[in-house]
Amino acid sequence: MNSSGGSRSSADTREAIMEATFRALSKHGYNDLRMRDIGEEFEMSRTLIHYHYDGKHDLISAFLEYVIEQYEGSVEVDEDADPLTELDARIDQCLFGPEFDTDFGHWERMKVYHELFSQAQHNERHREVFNNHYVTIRDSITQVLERGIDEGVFRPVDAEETAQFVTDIIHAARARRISLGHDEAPEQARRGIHEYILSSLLKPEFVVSSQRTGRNRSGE
Amino acid sequence: MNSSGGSRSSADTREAIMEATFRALSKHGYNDLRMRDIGEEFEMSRTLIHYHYDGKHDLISAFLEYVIEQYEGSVEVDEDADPLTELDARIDQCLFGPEFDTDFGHWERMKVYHELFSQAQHNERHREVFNNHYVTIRDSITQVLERGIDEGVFRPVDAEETAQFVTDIIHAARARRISLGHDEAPEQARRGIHEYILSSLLKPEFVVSSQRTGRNRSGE
DNA sequence: CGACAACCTGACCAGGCGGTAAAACCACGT
DNA sequence: ACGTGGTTTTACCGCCTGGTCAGGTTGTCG
Repeated sequence: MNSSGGSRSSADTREAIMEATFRALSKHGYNDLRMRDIGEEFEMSRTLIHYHYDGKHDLISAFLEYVIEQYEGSVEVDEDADPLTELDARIDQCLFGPEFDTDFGHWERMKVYHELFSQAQHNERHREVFNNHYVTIRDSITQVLERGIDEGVFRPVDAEETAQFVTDIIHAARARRISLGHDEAPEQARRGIHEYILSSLLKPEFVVSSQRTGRNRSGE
Repeated sequence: MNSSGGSRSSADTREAIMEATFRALSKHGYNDLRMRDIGEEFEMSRTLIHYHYDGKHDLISAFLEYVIEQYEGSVEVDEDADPLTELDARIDQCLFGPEFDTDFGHWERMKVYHELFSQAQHNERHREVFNNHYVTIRDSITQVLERGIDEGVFRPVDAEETAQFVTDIIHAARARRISLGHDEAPEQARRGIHEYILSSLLKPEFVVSSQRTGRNRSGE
């Protein structure tokens, strides 16, 4: 058996193919990605790919899930911190990646991610996968916001809508950095979020009480 | 002669090719765009394209400029309005297109635009064109902001940085609508911009004294 | 050992791709 | 009428692509 042993197994090979696909995709881009390119990045024979995956389409679909799995697995945040700190950490992680100085591979991953993302409009299955991922990211921010609101640290905004707003900004900054080469985009986005959103959330003199005392509870 | 007359000329044909390219690109997407697809959308023979353009690459480059020219030509804003109104109008135009109810072709154009945009990372020339366009859009917003600041309507923020922030948000909303099919994204972005940015700009009591929004209390 | 299944390879292919060659068309000036 | 130069079409091609297939290698169990 090779379920956990070290011998060359199907699972190992499939993982190697995924990494080869990543390298090829990173080099050539989605449009110019040939099966042969993946084969060249792959230590074994090109046709072996066809043994493990049913054609190019199946391979790309599997790769998409592989990439997103990696992305979500890399998120590490101290959830015991106060809401503002956690929110800040999540935003930074989205903008700059999990490691802060050594990992330049982060942007290679992002490059591939965004390339697949922009192709999602042409593939219903891919769109669904990205939608789920998008929701995951947004919800993680929504939850921090809600916690902050509950604890009275943030003013009572619509958490989900605000989280969506922040998520959009993060995506835009990444896209601009990748497509246009604006290396400063993530840093700019960070400043904007702080100046316009976080500062607004924290406004202490805005705290409840004043305008809408009767609105909340009475309902109908 | 046909320099300004109505007879079929080279310029007419080239324009027809551009429109055929648009249709083909809209149908098949950039990845699956074959010269033959353009030929099918084109009223004349497929190979005629090769007479007017030096290969696929040249054609796409010309098409990119064609699309951006159209985009910039479609911007219509009353520059005599007060800064807030003009800013609002510009944002709406970016988010919803020049016409507000009849034009569903707007999103077809945007779809193609964003597809080319995401491909810009692989082509230096294209990246440059998009960069210029990006700057054009951002500057138009920067100028309104500066005017508003001069007139005392807006608080004195860094106009360019804020304009960049707004531009990013617009792009993100469009990308999300197109790639993920979120039809509500532009409307959400609009609300977010109003709630967090415009309202902040208008704050009359913008207290300059404590620009720090106070990260807890440790600060610097 | 021998057999069976899983894994891997090199040689090969049919189809479709972008692109070209040369002939036909057409509106002119002479 | 006829040639001329820009335009358009028809017929065609070489190349490269994703994919297949028969056969080899490895590992495992009766």
